[in-house]
Amino acid sequence: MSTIPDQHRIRRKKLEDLKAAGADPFVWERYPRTHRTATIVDRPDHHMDTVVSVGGRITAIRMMGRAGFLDVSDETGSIQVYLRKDEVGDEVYAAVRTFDLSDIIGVTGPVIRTDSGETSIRAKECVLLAKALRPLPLGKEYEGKRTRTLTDPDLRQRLRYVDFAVHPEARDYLIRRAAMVRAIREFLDNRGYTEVETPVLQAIAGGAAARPFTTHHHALDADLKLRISLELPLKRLIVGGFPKVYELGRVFRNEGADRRHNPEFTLLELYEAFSNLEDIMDLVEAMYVVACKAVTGSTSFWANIRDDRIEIDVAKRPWRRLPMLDGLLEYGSIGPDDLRDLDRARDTCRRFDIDPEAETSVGGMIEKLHERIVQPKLIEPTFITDFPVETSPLAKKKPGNPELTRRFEVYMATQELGNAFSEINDPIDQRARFEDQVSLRDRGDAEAHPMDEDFLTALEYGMPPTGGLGVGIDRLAMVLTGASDISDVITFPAVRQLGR
RNA sequence: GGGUCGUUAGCUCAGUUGGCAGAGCAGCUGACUCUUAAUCAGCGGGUCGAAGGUUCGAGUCCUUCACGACCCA
Repeated sequence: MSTIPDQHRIRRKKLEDLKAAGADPFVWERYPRTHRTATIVDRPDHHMDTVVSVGGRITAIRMMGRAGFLDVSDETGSIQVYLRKDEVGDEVYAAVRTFDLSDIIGVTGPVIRTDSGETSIRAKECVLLAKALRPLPLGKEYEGKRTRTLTDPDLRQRLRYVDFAVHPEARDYLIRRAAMVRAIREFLDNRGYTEVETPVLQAIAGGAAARPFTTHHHALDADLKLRISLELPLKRLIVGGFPKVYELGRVFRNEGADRRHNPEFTLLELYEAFSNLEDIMDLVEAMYVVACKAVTGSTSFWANIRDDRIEIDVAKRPWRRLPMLDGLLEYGSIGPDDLRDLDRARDTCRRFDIDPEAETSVGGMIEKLHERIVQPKLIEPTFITDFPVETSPLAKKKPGNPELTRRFEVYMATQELGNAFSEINDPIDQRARFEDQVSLRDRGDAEAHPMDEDFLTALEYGMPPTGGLGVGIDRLAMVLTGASDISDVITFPAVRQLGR
């Protein structure tokens, strides 16, 4: 045990002294703010001599014998406060001298310009609204930029509130994400879509290739899974007569976290009856323009591609449409002969440094080859079409070629940003696809789709031809904001628990 | 899963060949009525990620583990 009080203990002592002196900061319930700091600083002449009230954190202290300066930061920026002992009185001045960096204060007084020209508030009142017992790693402001703040990426995720508190730009990612989600909702609502909510806890987690989390329902004594997609409940609603539905919800996939993945993430899925794949393409092109405008204010965004920054305009329509096998030919010189059977496909995989043993079908290998060879080239918005049937158990087969499906994925800035099908509405075909998946599952593929009898029953009642789309909202927000890490656009990204 | 690197004060980081644990900022005390990376004088602050080993002696070398970053699968 340290015999010397650390910063935390000193601040706690200051708080105790304040409470003992009858000046407990935590009794404050409100401090009406008349202005935000940026409003004043951006138009100083307009506010000169106006009495204003602001509130925020102390981010710098420059106190002298009988006068001093504080920088107060709110959600818009910061402003300097000028404080004179002869104006606020001995008591207040002495109290302010005990204020620490990160304390939350309220200041009221006229706007002035100091001798050195800085717009400031000449404090008539300066009160402590909340004591910070721990100092924020504010670093130092130098030439308008903060230096030496919290930079450890692990700590930034574990102490996300500190990250937000000291990095306004970290807050900005979430603000722009919220604007994007709002724009997408508005876009779909205006098109006559109904937003719905479907169960998170499910007996069978389907609609995607992923391992689910399992949990237990005590009252029913039943093991349940957390959903991995929104697909099957939404298509049941199409059967039920909803013409256009969407859900924006959290899904859970039991896998690791890295720069592009978080085990729980927000998925948008939408389904439109009497529509096909091409209709969904049109919708995607229009929706992403709206999403981009919400994030960047224009129809283009800056993408970080390896070491380059490339401006991508999503309004240049129509986007490129490239069948998956054409892509392999164009970017990898892989022709039909290279994929004729399992053995040839395995050889081709090895040629591109892909382990073929991880895949059980030619179609699976085709997708892996696509991810390795073609995906890194897809910078401008592109629809990759004609996915292999083996990896697309919910998509209609392509007329005239039962090896391929009526499916596309959207790519831009080398990221996959959407997945769509003309949905299977033939219950016989759907049962056969599920059976193929179950046999893969029996051979050890933990991500293969499970049988869902209730869903098949629903299809047997008749589902209109339907186009459907799924979009990873976090990934889309990441690409449009130019974030380099998906955790930048996730409020509280998953972190490993410390200790045992 | 594999490889490389990292973990030292509240924060950002040094630490030589194995030989007294360091700096800047932050903090504490004092001075200072227009400062702004305030300044000046003084002071305190360490389970060097954890455990084990080698050694007269380990922040430094070895082993294992934890957590993370980057690259690869």
